[in-house]
Amino acid sequence: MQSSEHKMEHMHGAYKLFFGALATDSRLHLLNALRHGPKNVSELGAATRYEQSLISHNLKILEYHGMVFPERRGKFKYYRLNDQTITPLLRLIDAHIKKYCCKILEGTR
Amino acid sequence: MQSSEHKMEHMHGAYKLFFGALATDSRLHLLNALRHGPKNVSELGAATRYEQSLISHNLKILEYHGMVFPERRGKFKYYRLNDQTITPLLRLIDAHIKKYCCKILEGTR
DNA sequence: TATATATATGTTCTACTTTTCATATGAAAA
DNA sequence: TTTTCATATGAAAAGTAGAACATATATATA
Repeated sequence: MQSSEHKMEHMHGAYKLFFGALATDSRLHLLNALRHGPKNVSELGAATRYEQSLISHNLKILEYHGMVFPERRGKFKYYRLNDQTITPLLRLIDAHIKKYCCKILEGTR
Repeated sequence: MQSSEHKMEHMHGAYKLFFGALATDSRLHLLNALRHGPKNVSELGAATRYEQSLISHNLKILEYHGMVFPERRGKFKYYRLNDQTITPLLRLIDAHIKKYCCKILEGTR
């Protein structure tokens, strides 16, 4: 279908940004730390051992891409995972990696 | 479950590489050019207007991640998309982008 | 086997992204 | 309202990956 091609074409930028948002250790660790429920920035710091400002910078990027949602509670700010899309996405990629990326897995173990 | 957490942990490296492989314009364009069937390197060059060595370098990365599969035919080498995983993956992300990344889409239009 | 065509590889240069550090803002408690 | 704790922002430094160019290999054909 032609229209879907045009769509694909002008969506490249968005794809690139989307994948770029997931292509760093720090942001993947942050996402992982959120898998069992929302956490505020300090809790994320305790969980990941990352510096505070690094966490803020990277949460901002994740938020911009709709991968996490913030909610202020008093002086804390809680972030929760977008379970609707991120969780199934990671599941799909799990399957891909297991099937097609054996070498990579060995390298990272 | 604990075991899945450990798995997630030592798979971070693979995730990072996986997403990194999709986080550039050139590789996304190459994947897109392959959506309607296999193409050899020259044909990819004609379709994308990228320089030959750039295409080879990037195909190598895509191949390493199991996103495309090569097949030699005479002096040509054809690459085909891994439809099993890449296509549904892109579809999932389409949905995410449309729903959560309106601002990004506007920026890239 | 010499030549032409197709693809791959190695290396350097450049641009971009992440991290870090310093500082600012925001919210609550004393 | 001053102090303290939580988070955000800005800018400079450090690290990394992509692009470009030159060259090498592979396959075919004359």
